[in-house]
Amino acid sequence: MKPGVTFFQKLVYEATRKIPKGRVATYGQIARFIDNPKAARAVGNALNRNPFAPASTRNRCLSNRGKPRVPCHRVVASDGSIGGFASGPKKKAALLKTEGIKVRKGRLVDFSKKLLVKIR
DNA sequence: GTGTTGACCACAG
DNA sequence: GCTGTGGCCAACA
Repeated sequence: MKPGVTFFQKLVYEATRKIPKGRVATYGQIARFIDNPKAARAVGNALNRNPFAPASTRNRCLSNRGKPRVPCHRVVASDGSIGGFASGPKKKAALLKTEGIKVRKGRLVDFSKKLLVKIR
């Protein structure tokens, strides 16, 4: 694995990359997927610290070419709120809109329907 | 090795 | 609906 990127982070990125377009998943679901159901917070922490930036650049979730590597914007909080985003929640909302997901008052419209895996 | 921090989650009121 | 509280985990100083 790449220097500066921990194993845990790698797991998070791998899981996040599997989220299909037009769908979203919660931090908790990601945590479950990597077999650490309680590590939802750590998941967000991992994404914030190093959203898969190439060693030579400080790219966040988007590459310098505009191609999303890890679709961080598809990862939201369990209640459908945007949660956080390194480049700003506003940016995140815009990206989601691009994928056909509307954002209303900082929360996803039809959140439960767009959700990759149903909660509870 | 210890304590702080955070893009969280679940529950109670 | 919103707010507060307690708890989880990993990264970092």
